[in-house]
Amino acid sequence: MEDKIEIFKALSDKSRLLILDMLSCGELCACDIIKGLDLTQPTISHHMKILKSSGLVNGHKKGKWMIYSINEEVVNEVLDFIKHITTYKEECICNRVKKNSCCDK
Amino acid sequence: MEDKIEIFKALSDKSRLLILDMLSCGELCACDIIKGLDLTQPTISHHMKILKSSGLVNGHKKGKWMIYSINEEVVNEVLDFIKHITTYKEECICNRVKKNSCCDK
DNA sequence: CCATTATATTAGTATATATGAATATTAGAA
DNA sequence: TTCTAATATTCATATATACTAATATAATGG
Repeated sequence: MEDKIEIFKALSDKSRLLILDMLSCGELCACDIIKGLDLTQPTISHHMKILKSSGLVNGHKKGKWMIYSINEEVVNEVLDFIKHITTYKEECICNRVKKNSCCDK
Repeated sequence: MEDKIEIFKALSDKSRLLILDMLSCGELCACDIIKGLDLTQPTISHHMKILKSSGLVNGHKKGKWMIYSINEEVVNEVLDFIKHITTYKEECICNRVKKNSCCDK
């Protein structure tokens, strides 16, 4: 669950959502990402670090450039996680708390 | 997009994810949610406010109880949003920045 | 009305995060 | 090696957030 929290934190920022949107068409180098956003290079670097450490984005060096791309596997994991915590399942904390409820709803 | 950021912020907390998980089996009153988590009542109230203002959770009064439930429509909107920003689409910022790229990837 | 129960708000504190300026590192080119 | 370009890190600051204690509000029952 902690890894999902890190992903949601990564998604909780407009600049990072724009970066993901830019990467949706394919890999980009950091310099191209900088061109698409009105932020300084250190700030973009900071955002890329957060996106990478969350797992949402892959990065590899190619010469002096850093090439970034979306990690679709992790994206699918997030989608599955959201579906899982929001839909009915037999084993859940709620079964415990519903017994001896203070109200009958 | 700002509304989605608010949703991701709401999802970026372990207590709130547990609350969503609890609500996945159906509506609960605040008192039952308190029983399921090791937090004080004001803290739970704070989390419910964030979940409600993000839209992920509905709340209505029934007598002296507050009954909370998941807003499935909003959950589906988040799922669609994540899919949208992470998958290929014709119109995107990336098309602009890819022209005159500083590197050939 | 008064007492009790359920929930919300306020105030204060501690921690986290976004940002840019300055600087460091890394890699290719001259 | 020296210069330049691309990216990362450090440092400082401003804003946001999680939490609790204390208090306030709301609803029901006596």
